[in-house]
Amino acid sequence: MLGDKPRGVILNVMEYTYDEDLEELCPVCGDKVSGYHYGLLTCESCKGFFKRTVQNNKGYTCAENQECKIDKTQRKRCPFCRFQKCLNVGMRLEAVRADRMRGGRNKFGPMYKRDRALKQQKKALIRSNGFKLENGVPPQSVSPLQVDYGLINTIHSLPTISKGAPPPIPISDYEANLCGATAVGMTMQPHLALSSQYQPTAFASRAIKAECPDHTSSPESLIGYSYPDVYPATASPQLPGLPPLVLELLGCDQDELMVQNKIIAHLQQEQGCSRGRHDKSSTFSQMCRMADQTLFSIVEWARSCAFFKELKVGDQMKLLHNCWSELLVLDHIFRQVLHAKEDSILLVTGQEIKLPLILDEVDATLSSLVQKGQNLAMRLHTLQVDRREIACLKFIVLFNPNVKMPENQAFVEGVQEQVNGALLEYTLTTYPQFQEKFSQLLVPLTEVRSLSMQAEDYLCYMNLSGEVPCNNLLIEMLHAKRACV
DNA sequence: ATAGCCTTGACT
DNA sequence: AGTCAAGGCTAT
Repeated sequence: MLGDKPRGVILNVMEYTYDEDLEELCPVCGDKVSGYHYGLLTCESCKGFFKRTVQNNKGYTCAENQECKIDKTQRKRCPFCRFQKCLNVGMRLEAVRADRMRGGRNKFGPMYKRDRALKQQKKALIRSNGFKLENGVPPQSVSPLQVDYGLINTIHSLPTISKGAPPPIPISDYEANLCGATAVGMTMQPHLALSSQYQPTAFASRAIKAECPDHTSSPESLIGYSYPDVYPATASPQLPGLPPLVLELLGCDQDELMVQNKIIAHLQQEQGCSRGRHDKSSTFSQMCRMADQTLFSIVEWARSCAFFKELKVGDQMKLLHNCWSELLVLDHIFRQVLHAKEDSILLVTGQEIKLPLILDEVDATLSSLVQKGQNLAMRLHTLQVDRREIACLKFIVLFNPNVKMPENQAFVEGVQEQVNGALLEYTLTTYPQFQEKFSQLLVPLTEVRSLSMQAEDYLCYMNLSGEVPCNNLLIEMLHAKRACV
């Protein structure tokens, strides 16, 4: 057997050559990737495993504590944890065909194409920089290539999109819709959607969304694609039943790589100003710029979201003014949860920084905030919060019924209630052995609120000291909420 | 049950 | 005609 010799991470880094075509490893088990399967690049064996599991509606149980390590040598040991990992890294149940039709293409085709293009662009970017900056490796992917050059170099040397690299890929609305909001085409009247009650048993069934032949038509029909409500009724309690609302909220999530690339491009444009200064204040302002761009993407996310779109702009503003900092904190924390490394932080740009370095580079207040965030992230990681739950939590924060809103109070309350219901149902059916997961997930939100308030205070203080870069959406939001300055 | 290789067929 | 992600087959 070829791959059996022990290979350390360092050796992998050494052996990495930039000409290699597919340097990626399977995000589930770390084996060699054989292509896109069910939504992302995986190895042949995990592809087969995922297919068998979903097609045959398998129910597994974990003999341990549902946290088995899955790697190439141990992947056969616990199918339960292997399947959980498949779902957590983003393999798509709906890509398994209910009708078992062979050949042809599915709706993920354009997504794969786009992902490939982004990877190419990144590779060119790496080449143009001469060597690897720790640029955008998707947080989930198991990459041996994370090299830490220290905070100063990391935060000040963005992956540059420049001369040698091809220009950023323009994102058409069509593609944006494909990658992001699947709910775009839902002709959902708010009241109708809100009045529909959940029927847990009906959704607890296996979640193959039949890939009906009639979805393989024109691109136009894809824009409005929302998962068909076809749930074959061959229930198995082990397979996660996916409440449609959970899927829909997940569908609102933006493509991480796209957001990352956009932010890198923006930051690079601004970078000229802070060049040459590598002190605490420039580190802080760089972080502000990063947060600022992240906030733009969060606003973009909200605006494309189910339910949120139904609101008048004025009410949208009210909700965002209330929770922008919470969403920023959440975004940061969830990135760390998926990143799952206690001693390092993954930036929105895909750069990884060792925690001690960042704590050393900022003042005591910010350092304490960062550390608190890290602790919270680790607690959420222990809870094994998954992407679907994350998608729900963001909505729960966005649709805060405490925001005063004469016209749409009931609507916001309704959304909150519906999302809570969907999340509860999802956690109960997906993690039946962990009955308290739902309530456990909500507990950290109060801490997120508190952290975000502290962060706002800090930002306000720093703004008064003139440390925050101007033309900053962060500050605008801050002003909108309180009389700062 | 697993996983490597094979066949299929919509899309380019 | 070529591509490549679906499903299928089969030795281990």
